Amino acid sequence: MTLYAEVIVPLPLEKTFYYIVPEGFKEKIKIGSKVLVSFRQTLLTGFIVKLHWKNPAGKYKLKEIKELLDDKPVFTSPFLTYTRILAAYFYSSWGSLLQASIPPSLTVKSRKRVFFTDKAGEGINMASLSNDEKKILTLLQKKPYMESYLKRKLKVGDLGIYLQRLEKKGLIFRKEEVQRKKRNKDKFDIPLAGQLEIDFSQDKKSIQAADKLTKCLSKQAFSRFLLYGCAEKREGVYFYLIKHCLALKKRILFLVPEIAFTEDLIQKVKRRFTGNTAILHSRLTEKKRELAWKTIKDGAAEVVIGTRSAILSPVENVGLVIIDEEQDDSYYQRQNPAYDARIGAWFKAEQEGALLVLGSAFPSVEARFRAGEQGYLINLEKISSPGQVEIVDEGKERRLVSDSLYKQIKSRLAKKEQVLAFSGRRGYSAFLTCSRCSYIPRCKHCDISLTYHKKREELVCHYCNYTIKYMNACPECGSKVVKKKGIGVEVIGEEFKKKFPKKRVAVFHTDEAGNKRRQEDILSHYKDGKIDILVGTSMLAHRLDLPPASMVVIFYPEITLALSDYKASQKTFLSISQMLRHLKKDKDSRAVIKTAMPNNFSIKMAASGDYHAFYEQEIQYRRIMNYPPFSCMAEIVFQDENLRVLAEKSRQFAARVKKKEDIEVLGPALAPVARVRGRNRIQVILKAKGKKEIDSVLKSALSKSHIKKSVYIYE
DNA sequence: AGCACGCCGACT
DNA sequence: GTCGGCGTGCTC
Repeated sequence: MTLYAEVIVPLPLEKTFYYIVPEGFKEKIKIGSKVLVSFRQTLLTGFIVKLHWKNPAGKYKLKEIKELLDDKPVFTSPFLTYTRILAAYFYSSWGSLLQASIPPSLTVKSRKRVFFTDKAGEGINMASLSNDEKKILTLLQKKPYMESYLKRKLKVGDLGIYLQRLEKKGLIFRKEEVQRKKRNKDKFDIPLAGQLEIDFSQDKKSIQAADKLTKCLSKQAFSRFLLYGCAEKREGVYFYLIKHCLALKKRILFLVPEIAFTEDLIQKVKRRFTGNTAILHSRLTEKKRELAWKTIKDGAAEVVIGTRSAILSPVENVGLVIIDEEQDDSYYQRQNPAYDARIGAWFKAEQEGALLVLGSAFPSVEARFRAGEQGYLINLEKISSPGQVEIVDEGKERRLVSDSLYKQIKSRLAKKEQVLAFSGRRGYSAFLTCSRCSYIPRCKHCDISLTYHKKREELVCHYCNYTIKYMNACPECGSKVVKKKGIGVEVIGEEFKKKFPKKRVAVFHTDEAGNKRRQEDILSHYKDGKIDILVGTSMLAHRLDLPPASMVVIFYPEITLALSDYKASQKTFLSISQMLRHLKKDKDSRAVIKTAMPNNFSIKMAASGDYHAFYEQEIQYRRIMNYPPFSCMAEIVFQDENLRVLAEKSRQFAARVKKKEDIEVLGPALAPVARVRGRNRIQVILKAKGKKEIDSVLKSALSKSHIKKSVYIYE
């Protein structure tokens, strides 16, 4: 009897495809197996999602599976279910999500093509060639083809012989572009001997929280909590839970937003627990990623620590899922396949009957609201205020560094103390403008003005990296007077160098490609006290391994408020709060915020460290405006080079989606950045009571619209 | 996605 | 008449 396999391929297709299982694989092939299949003209890695004894495809001429790639299936049934649900939730392709959940080195994609050589250009008219050979060459002149295609197209009987002859004459060559599966016999990391001693803080609220959570953990049934508190206290609770979870012989999945955070944490975990820890993040080398993945797959890893993609790792028997810094945007992967690791963690914990703990000192208002409503908020001790923060009004003090600020910094530096300065803007100035004709240099490919980078003497597009040399004169009117608008980190660095010429001022650049090492150098110099004033963007503030300074200066944090984004206030509050986190916790420490919006509530509340007041006001605004968490929003961004086609298709889409009354449709309208890398962008926003209502129209509307698009879900 | 096919306009 | 643009549809 023939066995049929239902296969999902790693392409943005919803469909599954059927193949015949060859006799030789019948025994070994299972649901979740990784196989090599011929799909169209290429070979690619597919995954078995179902097996059938009856031909499920009807009239199709089915192909055979080319190869079974592993002895044992790569995916378990529960994992297949989990990824299918997660993909569907974010309108991503299941196949792509599955592919993303195994190291690229373990997948195969191949094409064997016939190429035209340099010599063949002249050789094409050689008398010794037959008509068929000439036909082959003429075809190959345009571009390389695969053998099977040539065979079909030319209907030449003995194609193989002709190709061999041509190859001998040096007119063509065949190249197989395959990424073969690598055999890897490496041993796992030998775990460090750890101390099981937990120096868990004797804080009353932490102990209460830990007790409550441990009880839920022991029930081994799904429950979730939002742990609101400062990093140290959260960590205390996490480690307590990890210890108990290990005692239950259950695994732990610990998610963090940034790679920079992991190293410190890993060291702590390794010091405290004897178990095997696997680390996953996007900047691992191929080899290390494969090893970490195998450690997890084999069940050897007891604690899995990683960034968002760790949610796709094959951990089984999970008792505890932690998402630290729950509010962090980097948990949402916006590109193929799109998914939110926070939702993934929720599905995973639900499936595994695990305890889900979201932790934050500044929870997203969405999470905070839901936790309050559904009674799963755990409030650790009140978060200490950021310290003494002064807000300086730009309207009253126009100078970048006022006399008062100058004096304050000077006295700090005199005491051999370090100063941290932050700006929301990369580069030197936001843009240049001609003072005569008001011309603003813009990117050729994107709808955005170019940012001036003084050090590089260049104008750079922050969307596509398009770069032009800095010009002294206006290219439009030839005027020599060019104004620089907007204050970037470079200006601030320059100003400090001018004011404190004898001090060591460094600018932490995040945008200079390939300068990772220099960044780390700057950071370690700062740690060693070799830098007096360190200037950086919010990327620097994002790092947890930055030693606190006794003075923090924040310049114009309101730039994030200018974004046309319902989350603008939250982003501003969060970014200031994170910057202030680096202020030393003692009564002599001071922070200064220089802003043109001194009365803005997110700036004021961040300055006073009053999350609660911020939350109350922001949630009020969300309620009035019917934004998440009071509604679910789907943002669909259509992209195409051809603006007319794009406009037409997005109008059709909007019309299709408008049919239901419970869905509010905004747009189609030009996206905030209307062109990126030469591609125009039009967006449509759907607003509804919940995700269900969105799903009821969006799925079918998307499948009918054949144009490149991305979908983002906010709720 | 990626690629072939098919249907219309502008040229040797 | 043919070349080639892009819109459409399929991949087991």
